[in-house]
Amino acid sequence: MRQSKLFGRTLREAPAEAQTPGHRLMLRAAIARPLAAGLYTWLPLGFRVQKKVEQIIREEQDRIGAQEMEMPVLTPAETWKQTGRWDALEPITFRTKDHNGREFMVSYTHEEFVHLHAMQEIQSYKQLPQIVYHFQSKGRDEARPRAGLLRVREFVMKDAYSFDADQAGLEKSYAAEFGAYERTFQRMGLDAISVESDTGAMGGDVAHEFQVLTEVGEDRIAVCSNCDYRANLEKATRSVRRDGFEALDKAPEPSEIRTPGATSIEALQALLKRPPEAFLKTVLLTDARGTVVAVVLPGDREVNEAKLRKILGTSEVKFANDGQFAAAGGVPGFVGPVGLKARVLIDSSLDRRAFIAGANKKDTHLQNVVIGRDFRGEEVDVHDVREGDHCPRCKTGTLTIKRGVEVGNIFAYGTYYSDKMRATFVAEDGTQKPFVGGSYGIGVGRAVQTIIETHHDEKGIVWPPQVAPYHAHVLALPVNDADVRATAESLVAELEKRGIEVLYDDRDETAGVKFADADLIGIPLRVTVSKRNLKENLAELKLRSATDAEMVALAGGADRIADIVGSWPR
RNA sequence: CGGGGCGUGGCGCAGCCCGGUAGCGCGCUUGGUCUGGGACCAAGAAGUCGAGAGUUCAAAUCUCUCCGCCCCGACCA
Repeated sequence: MRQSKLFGRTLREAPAEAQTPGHRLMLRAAIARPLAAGLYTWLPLGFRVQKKVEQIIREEQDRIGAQEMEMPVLTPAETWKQTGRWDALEPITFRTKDHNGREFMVSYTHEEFVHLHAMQEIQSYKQLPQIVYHFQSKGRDEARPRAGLLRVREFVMKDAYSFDADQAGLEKSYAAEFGAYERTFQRMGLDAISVESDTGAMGGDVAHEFQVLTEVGEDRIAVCSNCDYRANLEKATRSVRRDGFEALDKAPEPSEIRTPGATSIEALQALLKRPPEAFLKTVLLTDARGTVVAVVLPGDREVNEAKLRKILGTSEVKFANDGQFAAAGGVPGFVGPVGLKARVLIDSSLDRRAFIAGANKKDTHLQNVVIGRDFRGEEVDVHDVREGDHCPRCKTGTLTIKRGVEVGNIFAYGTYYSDKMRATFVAEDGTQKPFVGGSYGIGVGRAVQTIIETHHDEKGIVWPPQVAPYHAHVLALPVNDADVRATAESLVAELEKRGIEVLYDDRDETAGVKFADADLIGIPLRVTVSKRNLKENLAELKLRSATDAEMVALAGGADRIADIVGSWPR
């Protein structure tokens, strides 16, 4: 490819809106361009990367026996209504109607439709297991697209769907996808770790996210210093040292203490000279329907909203308003679980010992409040894990919180969809049984930008060879020297004959511009054919990832380049 | 959705407070000198100042409304 003809030019300065290093480089190197908030066009260079990433994903899916197919972007409303997701997804999806008024959704994902096809194509357990997948655009009307390709409103996702006859089969399919994901990300140069994740509104039990740890990520991941425990903060737990049991019997009955104006844990600490763990924090919240729930936590902990939403089975959690406070018998700033008229959730990390809690009475708290004796509630894990907490798995390590980009996820949902859609097959015993399924997604564009975020230096992108837009970048210096041009062009032709992908910088630019652009675009091998080197019949080879260059004889140049390119992982 | 910021040639920005008819750098075009790390000289082209309405003799500048984009948070299988 002649660079003088390349559609897409490099930018010396990045547009002001680009914030993350990957976003800036993606724009500067002419990988992609914005069309509107969260909508991007792949330019030719970026599109080549996208196709290579897709191909790696494809090969690893094929390796585990998954079959590629393709389902439409536009999907009919009726099927979504069968599973209740037409309404549930309303706030974050794009919708349209045809000329007859029939409703469609720009598909958010394709579980419903793959089930529809599975019930048509699979009648017998003998046809199971199956995994199918496709690469398809998804529409998500995100409230806040951000950081270039990391969060967008339309993107190509590889989504795979497994169908098994039973739970044991699902576990095998899940494990196969897990392995495929590990190989897939490794091959494209992403150091993705698997973390336990929340299954969210989808139901189901087991889910893993594949996270690439980087500061630009928007997810927060708890990572153990000692073992392999890694979990999204939406799900992470901790090991709690219980040391207050003996105090239980000795605690006297609760009694009131005057705490004028002490409406926060901090104020109480200051007033009573006690550590934050001495207090119970009680928060009044409501679910989407407005039902009030009281969450009781250690004084130094916060509610984890994701955990709470899952416990309540609701799509949103809000703070209770004044009327709801009054109805529950709570006084803002002095809320406590004793005598409260609301559903009470007790965080599972709380010790069985005497606490100080709000008295539901202005300027008053209760001391010697004991869980189980003075109030009751459901014991659940609803608190936020934080840096320094003890690992729930090995108990000895401590947790650190890191940021991550979720490049893929795998999710065993079981019969969640097949039950609702009556998607069944005939089992060995002759009865109709629902498919047991899982879904497995990878965001292609997000993966591409994450590769840039994690593979660059101050000069530009440093593509892993497997996904680089071209293998070699041939620079002619200067291009208007007839000998240089003829030599460079015959080298390019010879390389292309060997199947090497070459970007040929034939632009009439100075050396500085060409080198700077080569560094910016980040093609793994740079080949310089110059007037200077030509005198000695040499060409210069330099790996983008290396600091030193190598001089080779022009005569054997193509062989040497082919060796280098051939030595790269595929 | 809450909070904040920004919209001026393709990109980065100044001008706005204090109204007088738009400027700088990069890029682009033509000619020339150059050619191993973002060259130099000369001559050019290119802007409904996000949109609409209002105030005024006069609006990029003041007022109002709307739109778009970015950041933080919320939200996001």
